[in-house]
Amino acid sequence: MDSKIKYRKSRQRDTIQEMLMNRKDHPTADTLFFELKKEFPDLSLGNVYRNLNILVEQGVIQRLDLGSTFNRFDGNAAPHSHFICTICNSVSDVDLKFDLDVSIVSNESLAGHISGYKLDFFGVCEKCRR
Amino acid sequence: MDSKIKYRKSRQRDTIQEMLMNRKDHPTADTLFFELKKEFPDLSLGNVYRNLNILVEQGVIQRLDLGSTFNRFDGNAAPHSHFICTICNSVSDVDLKFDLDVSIVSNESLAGHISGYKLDFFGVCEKCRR
DNA sequence: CTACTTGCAAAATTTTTGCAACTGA
DNA sequence: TCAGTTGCAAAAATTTTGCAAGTAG
Repeated sequence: MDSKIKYRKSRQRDTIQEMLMNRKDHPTADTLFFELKKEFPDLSLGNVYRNLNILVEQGVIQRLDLGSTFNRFDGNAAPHSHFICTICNSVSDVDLKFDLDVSIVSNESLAGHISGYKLDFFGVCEKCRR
Repeated sequence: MDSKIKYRKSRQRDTIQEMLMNRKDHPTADTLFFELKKEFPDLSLGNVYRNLNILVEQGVIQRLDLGSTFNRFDGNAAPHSHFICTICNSVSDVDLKFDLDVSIVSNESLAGHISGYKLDFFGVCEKCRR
């Protein structure tokens, strides 16, 4: 976590990254832990967190904070929006037709200094609608 | 928290609500706790949480989840955007000139079923810019 | 070799809960 | 009186950390 650390390659961390990139749900640390446990029987949850934090720091994945009491992780580090189902809490990616125009903000003192935004959508997913 | 409970009036809860409505920073439970402690010397943090949850349930305040490890609370229950300073982590309200047009979402299967969105902005606040 | 990585267990942080005493309507 | 409220302490849930042994380069 110390930014001057030169990270080594680790099969565990590589697998976490790969797993995250290959699944499009946005799993929690715990979900990943149980999935990884199959391949690394004596894996510990603490190291899943440690590796996730390193991957976030390296900018290859991102941590999602979507209003739950726990974090989810996304193999796609590029900023993008999500759709959260208010019934089953599943999270899916959302593509925007256009980039948001930040000029919709009317606070003059802030408007010029906005460096980013986070836009997420809520509703009932297709599965829960049936 | 049981939705069939008929809440009584409580000076503690009223004060929390009032305090929240009168300040425009968006305090954490802990911050409120220390502030309230002046007026209620043997207040417990647990009850601050209990009362905040009741107020959220009643829809008079809202819980903010802005990416930190803790929640903040907002005396304004109406959905609105926030600006989070990436230096000092302060949170301020943001007014939008227009309501966001949800048709910017291109996922056809979701587009018609979006019931809400959450839009927050990031940058460096005026104080930290100096 | 030297630093990074891992497993394990303990700890830290934030929030919730059980219980008995108290209080408002 | 009765159901909601409070203080206190313990517990729950999620995430972080210390340490000693292991390992990549």
